[in-house]
Amino acid sequence: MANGGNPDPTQLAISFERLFISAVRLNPRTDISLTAVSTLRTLERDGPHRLSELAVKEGVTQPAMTQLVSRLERDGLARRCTDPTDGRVVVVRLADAGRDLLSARREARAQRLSELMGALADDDRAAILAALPALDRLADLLPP
Amino acid sequence: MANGGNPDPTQLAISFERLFISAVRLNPRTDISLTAVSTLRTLERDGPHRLSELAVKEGVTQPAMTQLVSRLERDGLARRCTDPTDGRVVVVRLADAGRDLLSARREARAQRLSELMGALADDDRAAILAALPALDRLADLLPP
DNA sequence: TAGCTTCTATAAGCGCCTGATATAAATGCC
DNA sequence: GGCATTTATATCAGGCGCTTATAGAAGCTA
Repeated sequence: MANGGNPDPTQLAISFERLFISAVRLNPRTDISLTAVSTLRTLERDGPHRLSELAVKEGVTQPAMTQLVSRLERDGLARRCTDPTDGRVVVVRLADAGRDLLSARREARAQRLSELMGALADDDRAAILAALPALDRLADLLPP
Repeated sequence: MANGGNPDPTQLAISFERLFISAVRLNPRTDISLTAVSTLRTLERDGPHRLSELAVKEGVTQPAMTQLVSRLERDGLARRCTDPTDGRVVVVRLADAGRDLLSARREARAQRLSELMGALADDDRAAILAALPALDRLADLLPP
């Protein structure tokens, strides 16, 4: 099993589908959409963005991002700022409450994951830890 | 690293969050919601259900399930049937097109995963395969 | 300055969710 | 048997989140 050959793709897909469902359930229920969280994370990681840049990075249309930013602004999670060099542009910045929300979510997720890992057998835990770098590289393969 | 001790939960959470985002992007774009797919899978796996049973299993409200079943029915993916012993009940059954959609999705997912795995280094692929049973058990820890 | 392009906002519409409420069928109690 | 209650589903009002099409303001260029 631990060879480098190609596995049964169907079995792989079933395992990953189950993991995916589990990951969805692991997601903190904070009444905020996946796109909203992802957008906040982008702002945290890469700094302020033009609204249209955000739309591209998050894979939604510009009107969708306009609406999302409006909701984020209304909820105090992000701010609309102007670009002094171009009056058309809206620069979106992460607000403090947005930063707080992200760390709260991360903490909650870490907490739940930690509990789950603690409930696993030692060798299962070791296998997952050993696979983490590989899983990171797997995730790297689809960044769009 | 490959010991059985508890890892840094934050690092774990970050890795899993990235995996989660990737898994979302791995999801075939079939213009059908996650809940819809999950509902079809439930019908496939566990057979016909009352509408209200489905709502509970999928974690949505009964009105949400009423609407979802209406859309599934309209799209030919599921059918509303009557219960001869109780005139109030709506029994939801998977239609052939629903079954077809599920297998098509599975195939597409397997295909994409297979490509991704093929792009990994041999030892990365081996590490992930070795961790699969452990990941399955991790998923088992989450309630239905 | 006139006209094109770029950036954001608005409008209309659908999917998908919620809570509150309506309706029909089954059940329980007298 | 008749009537109130419970149960199963449907409907309604409203909000989020997405789409396409379009409007409007600002910048650019000839």
